[in-house]
Amino acid sequence: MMGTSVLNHSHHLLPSKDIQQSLDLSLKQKEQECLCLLKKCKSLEEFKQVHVQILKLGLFWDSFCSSSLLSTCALSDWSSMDYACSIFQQLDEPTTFHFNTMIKGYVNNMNFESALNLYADMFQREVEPDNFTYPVVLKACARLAAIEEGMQIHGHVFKLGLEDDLFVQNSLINMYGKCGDIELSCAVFRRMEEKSVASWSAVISAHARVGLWRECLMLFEDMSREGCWRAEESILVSVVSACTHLGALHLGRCAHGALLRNITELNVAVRTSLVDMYVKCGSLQKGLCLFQNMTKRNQLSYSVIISGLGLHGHGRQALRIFSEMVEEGLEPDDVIYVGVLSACSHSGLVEEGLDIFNRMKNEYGIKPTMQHYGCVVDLMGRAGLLEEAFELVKSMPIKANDIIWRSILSACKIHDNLKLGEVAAENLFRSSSHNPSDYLVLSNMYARAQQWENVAKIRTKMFEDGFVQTPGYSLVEVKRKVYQFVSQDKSNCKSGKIYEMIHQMEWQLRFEGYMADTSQVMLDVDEEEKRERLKGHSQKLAIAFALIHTSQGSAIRITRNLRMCTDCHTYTKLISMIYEREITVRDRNRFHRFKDGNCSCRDYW
DNA sequence: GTAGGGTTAG
Repeated sequence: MMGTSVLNHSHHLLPSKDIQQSLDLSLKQKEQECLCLLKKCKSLEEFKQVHVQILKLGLFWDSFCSSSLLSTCALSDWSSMDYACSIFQQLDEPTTFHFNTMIKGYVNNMNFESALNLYADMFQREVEPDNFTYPVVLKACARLAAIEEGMQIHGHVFKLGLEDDLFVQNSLINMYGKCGDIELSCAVFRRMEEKSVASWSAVISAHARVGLWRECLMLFEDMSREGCWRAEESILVSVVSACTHLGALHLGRCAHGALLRNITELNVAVRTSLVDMYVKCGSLQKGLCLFQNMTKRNQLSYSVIISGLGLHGHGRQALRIFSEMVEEGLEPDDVIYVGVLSACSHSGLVEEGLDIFNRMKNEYGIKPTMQHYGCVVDLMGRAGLLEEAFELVKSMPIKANDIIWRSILSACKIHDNLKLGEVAAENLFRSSSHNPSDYLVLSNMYARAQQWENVAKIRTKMFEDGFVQTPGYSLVEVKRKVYQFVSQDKSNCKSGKIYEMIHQMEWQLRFEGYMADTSQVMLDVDEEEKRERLKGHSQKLAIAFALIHTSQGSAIRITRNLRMCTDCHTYTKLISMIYEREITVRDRNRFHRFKDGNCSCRDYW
């Protein structure tokens, strides 16, 4: 009774405008309360309760309230896109913000197709995207590697005049980079007037992605020079990765230092990439040391150390670490088995390798890939189990590639099995990638068997088939810079000095009884020309350059894209003795450590 | 009044 009379009383006193205001005020308060509740939601269930309350109060039709509702549902860590979608569909006129929220929600939940579909929907419903829409939509394109859509969206960006937005530009660089179109990625980057660290990060990782490692380092240098420098983990990891591929130990060390100075706690990924860098740059000890100091390790960490030990010819140790890994309860995957098997093949651990291969198939149920077969065929072939290797190739469920046939061929050469060698060569000649060394190996085998007619036949066939030789190069790091040399290189500004040095080296080598081995020069030219050609092999140029520009007694490290020819191998052994230098060469296959006239591969590679 | 970019390794 009391309540009614008070209400009547106040109704009588207050003008109606004020009532409306006080009602609005209480509604505002309720709205505030609901928004507070939304922020506190920890699960979809809690969220649904608040949703019901908002519907009851009729607040849903307020654009701000529905925005908050939607973004809570779509973007929190318990987000449910299904539920968000049902809310979204109830909106009469979804705004740009609503669309942005939904697209972002889909992207967060890795549903990139739906994100792009919704973006297309925006156009149909004539809702104009804004500068917040594009970073998200472009991310979806990047993850889907959908360059066609990406380019179309780039067009929309221009049409809406958003091409100068820093965030949109960074997303474009990233999108093109992830789609593998390095040129468009660079084009966006270059026309930017102001660049942020994220811009550099995006363009550097775009280059890392397609393996343009030297460009990666050059961009990193540009970035430091332009003063847009913040030691960021992601950028430094790209740099470390570039160093790994280029064999640039010194630069890699600098990046490691920068990481230690700027990042308090290095995560597993960073540590693993550092281990990989040290090992693949020839510093096995440092890599091992870092690996042993890792408190947390995963499959990838084990993978890099196992294959690294294999590359350096430490098969037994690789196997020890492999069993440590299994003991730790980490399940080996197919890539690790490639590392383990190749470690066995590099160290001639036949029984162990075959045992592991069988256990991999039978106990762990991993289906062997071409790479596994390649390792095992190599392992058997080197050990002289040629028939067995050949049987394995025949029984494989996949068609052998040329790597496998090449490994059979080289095993046949080592163990003098001309018959099988012919079969392997036959298969190689039939494949599309013509490699001159295949012709050479077979013709040498014929020569050994004194079948001169066949030698001539192979030589003719070689020129008829018109093989294409992959251009070889050698990389060497001098004073924190990586220099690249190609065969017969005259491009380096100091090349006059290099050829002078080559001349001097030759002169000293002759005292040691060096004779150029022209048997692997696959050119139809006379002996003198062949000797000239050998002198200009990229590895020799790189060694000469390093001898000139590094201090006496310091080690030289070279990285090559191809395997070494026998002449370069002999040559480097002698140079290591004459100049008293340790020379480490990482070729396509493994490491060679030259010291005092010997090589760690014991001339077997 | 609500929100955005680059995140790496075998």
